[in-house]
Amino acid sequence: MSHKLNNIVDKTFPKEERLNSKKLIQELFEEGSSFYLYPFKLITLPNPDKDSKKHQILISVSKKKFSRAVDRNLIKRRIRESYRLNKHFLYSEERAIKPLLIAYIYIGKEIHDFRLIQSKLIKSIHRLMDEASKS
RNA sequence: UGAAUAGGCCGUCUUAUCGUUCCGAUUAAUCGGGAAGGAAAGUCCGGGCACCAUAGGGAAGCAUAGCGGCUAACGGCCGUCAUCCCGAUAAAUAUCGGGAGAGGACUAGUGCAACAGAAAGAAUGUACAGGUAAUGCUGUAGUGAAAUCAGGUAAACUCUAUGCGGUGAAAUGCCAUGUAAGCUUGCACUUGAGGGUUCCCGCCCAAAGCAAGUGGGUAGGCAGAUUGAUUCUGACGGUAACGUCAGAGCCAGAUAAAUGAUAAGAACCCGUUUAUACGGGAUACAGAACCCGGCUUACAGGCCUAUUCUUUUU
Repeated sequence: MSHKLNNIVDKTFPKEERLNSKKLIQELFEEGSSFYLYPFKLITLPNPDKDSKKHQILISVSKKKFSRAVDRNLIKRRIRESYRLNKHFLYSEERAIKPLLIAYIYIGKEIHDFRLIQSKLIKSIHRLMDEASKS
């Protein structure tokens, strides 16, 4: 059992854990609940697809705030890397939660370095856990 | 040695750990290999490719503009002539070197023109001379680049020649799914409402009836899509752009969108130092989205070539 869990908690980031369905994305933005945790805005929704066992995430950086594609790529890569290294908190055995759809929207006005993004992302994951276990 | 100008090139690398994507092997989880740019950018030109209700004639519009060549094509590139500018030599014109520009037509028409001048074409007159019935009627002087059968100007309208159908990979084809509408085909009807093309002519489509097929969404998948006007090397032809032949190579293919993150070191610049070394700093512009050929713009730092100037040594 623990071996299987280790598989999920791996530091991989395959396609199943990315949100790439137009329909689900639309549902998430229309019906999801959101909160702010600088430099992110998070929107979450329990995954309507009951077969799915994993959380799916989406990362977005506004084109208005960062007009150059290079900057947007850099921020998205840092967020994605932070999530990949820290997502194991979401899969903890003690506090299992239902699979979620999560959108990370970067609302910061400048490009923050990896350490800050990572620490904030860990905080956001803990908050997600709290909110999910309440309901 | 340093600086300026012009042209060309490069534009971080290595290792470790953890990841992403594509391909290929064996095995069902590993292993091996590939993975952003010179501009991928702006979307300004030119093509390929695809579709549309034929795209024909005329007008309009837009683009181009010596001559010759290259090319799939071009508004690009190469060569060359003339013009203008700069420098050198010789001396008033030529030779050499470098640079600049949308370089057809002002004996078709219209417009415009600083200063000077009476006057720059529907406006008037100075001096002297000539002439007349009379008059700037005529000549010369005077102004000016140009003055009464003029000349300049087309990055002024315009004219001439040539080219241009439109849309744009969210194109388009196939598969899967299968409530309406819609769409397609055939038949019927011959009324043609209305619609398409910037406009006109022309042409084309075409509502309401019947039959058959198809049919969005849920919900996406595959093709298009990466082997190509391809890259490298060599030979030959050509002043050159470029072409031909031969050999070798495969060099991103994502799709809410991969090509990364972290750490250590090297390389680069500055300061101290004989040196080792130590400390500090900088690491630009920027991210493929159907594919090519150009143009334009951005760019830290470094390298090479040519010319000019400067410094040191001989």
